[in-house]
Amino acid sequence: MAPNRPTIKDVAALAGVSKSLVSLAMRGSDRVSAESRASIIEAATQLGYRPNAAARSLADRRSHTLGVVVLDLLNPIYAEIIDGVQGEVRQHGYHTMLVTGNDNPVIEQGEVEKLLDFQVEGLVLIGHRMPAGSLDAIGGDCPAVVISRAERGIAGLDSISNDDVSGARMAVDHLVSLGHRSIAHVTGGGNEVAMLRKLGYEQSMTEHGLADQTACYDGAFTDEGGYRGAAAALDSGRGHTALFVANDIAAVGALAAVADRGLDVPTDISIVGYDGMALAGLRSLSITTIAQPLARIGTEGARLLFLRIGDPTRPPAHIGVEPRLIIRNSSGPCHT
Amino acid sequence: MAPNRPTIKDVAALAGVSKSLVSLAMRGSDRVSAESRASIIEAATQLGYRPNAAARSLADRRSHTLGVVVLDLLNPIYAEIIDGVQGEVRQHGYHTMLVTGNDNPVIEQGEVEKLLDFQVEGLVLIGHRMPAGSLDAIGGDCPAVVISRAERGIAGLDSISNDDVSGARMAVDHLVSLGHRSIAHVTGGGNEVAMLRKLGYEQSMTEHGLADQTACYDGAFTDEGGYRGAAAALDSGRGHTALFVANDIAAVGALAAVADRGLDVPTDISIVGYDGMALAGLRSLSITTIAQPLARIGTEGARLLFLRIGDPTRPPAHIGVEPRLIIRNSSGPCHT
DNA sequence: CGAAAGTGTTGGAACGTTCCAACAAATCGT
DNA sequence: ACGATTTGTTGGAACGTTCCAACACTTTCG
Repeated sequence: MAPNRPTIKDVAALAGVSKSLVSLAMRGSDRVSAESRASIIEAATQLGYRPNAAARSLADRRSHTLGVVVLDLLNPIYAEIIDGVQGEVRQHGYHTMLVTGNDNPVIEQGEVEKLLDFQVEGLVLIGHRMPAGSLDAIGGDCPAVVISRAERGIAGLDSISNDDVSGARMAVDHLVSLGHRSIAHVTGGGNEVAMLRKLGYEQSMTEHGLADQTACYDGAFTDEGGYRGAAAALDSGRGHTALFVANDIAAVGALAAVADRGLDVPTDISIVGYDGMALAGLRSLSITTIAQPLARIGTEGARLLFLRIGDPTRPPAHIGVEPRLIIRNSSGPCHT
Repeated sequence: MAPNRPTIKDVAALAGVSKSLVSLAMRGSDRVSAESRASIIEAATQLGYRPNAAARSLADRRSHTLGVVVLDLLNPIYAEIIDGVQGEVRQHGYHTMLVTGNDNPVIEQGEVEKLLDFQVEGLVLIGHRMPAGSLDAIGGDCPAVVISRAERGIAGLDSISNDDVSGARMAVDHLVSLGHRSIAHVTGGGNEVAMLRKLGYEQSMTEHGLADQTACYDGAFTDEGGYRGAAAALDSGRGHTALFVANDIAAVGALAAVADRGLDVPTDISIVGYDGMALAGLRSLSITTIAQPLARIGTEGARLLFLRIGDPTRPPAHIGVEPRLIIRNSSGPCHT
């Protein structure tokens, strides 16, 4: 419609001042007289002037933009983390470019490249799936923070994650305090996070003198995986009275496995999940869980990134946040 | 670390050609000799050259970027739509800037402004919450498509949404075919979408000669709202045997209300939801639902936007997609 | 009262690309 | 063999900003 977007020059001409002054005024400098400022604003609104972000970032060599890469938007816990990140970023007056990897390393890599082309000033990686090599390369190119994966050993990258080992122990402690002894673990597969949760489970069982009761069943971080693992546990004949399931989604699957066998939760079987996704709190599910402070992980992650942007030489930090137990209706006293 | 990012000039110098030629080569023009191309690529990789997107979009006055504004990331159905949009956008070689309104019109407005500053070439609004006035303004400034809200009457804006009226009728048809007659509706509140679903419910009830059985209970598009509405329905003493709940999340709440009263789904009460979010299919929930083709809505929406970008003068189109019934375990034959 | 310090304002040079007109060299057709 | 085309290549002018040194005017102060 409009033949062409008005530029700073058009505004200057209409207001009868130089383009430099318009530039100052637009950025709210106090070296502009009230009079000039008024006529500039007048002219700008009249023309519908809109600063060109590309030109701006070219000229001052800063994009005022952060890139956020998330493994997979469909996972509700990532969505909650993102909300935290975005809030913090907004407060700093930065803009956010959010992209998904679609759970696909190749796409993820490509998206990251694009973000770097855009000269983002920093990168937030949420649950990434990149080989350590590329991660290193990124770290060299651009400040970055890794959320939700403890990247020990990756030099130069800040990271933040919850303490999975200690969280898993909380789950076991809770079940033990309810009188359970035969507590099985449905795992989340072979990934790093799942391994840590398994480790915490084993440690805590041993500490409670229940080493001989330890039993792990293969699962995954999915509904299906939880169902499979729980089914194996229930059919094992070992008389488990409680299940610590590696994450909330899988716990939902476990719930179904229990129901399919005509058993009741929590009367016959107690279930504890992990993550604290909002969904697990819905009344029909009401799953006891180890909740990560998701929004806080997001905001702290962003804060970490801003610190590094402010001082690129500071030593890489890892922040660990403590998860907390949320007791709902899927866990109850042991009746055997 | 690196003193400064290498530019096209540095590459040119190292490869011993002009910057123009480098520019051509980088964009894969076929007017570059194999020889030059090789040395350019060699030089570029050696320097770690990365084109500057800001400079590029300034120079050719196209950002190759689309803005995507989503009402609220936490809603899983939006996440599925976004995935569809991103896939299509990627295919066209465009980049995506995704922002949330955080369910807050003020934030949403601000984010849209920022996107426009970035000279995005088009805007995808998913479940927006903007006053018609601003929408109009946007439509004038920049091609835009509205997803998941039927914006009749907004001139100049393309839109795509599922046919809520016809979907609601499918739900009722399904329940009637199972033998139910006293079918209540738990509404989604006063918003446009909820009203359409309610309308479809009423129409279908009337067509089946069940006008006198029509009964609506106030709910909302939330777990809580569904619980409340279903509770009211069950406690009404009208002996409803089936509930058509306005969306899937609310249906989850309704499930809890039924359970709380010691009733069984689907033996005593059948429940049908709406949206087809992946979650509703989890085995512990297994909710019969009217599924929107979410990913397809996303891809079609993006396609619509590209069409408009290609030809800004084409008359605004509205695409309606048909939802479809997915039968799961929450609905069954009527036993009374 | 004259030098120093402050207050608004300005034009021009970046920033890193793409586009364009121009051109040299190789190839063609007759 | 000579203009006409084709094939690579080039420097310079955009694009819309911000930054900087320089300016013309006040005001301040010893």
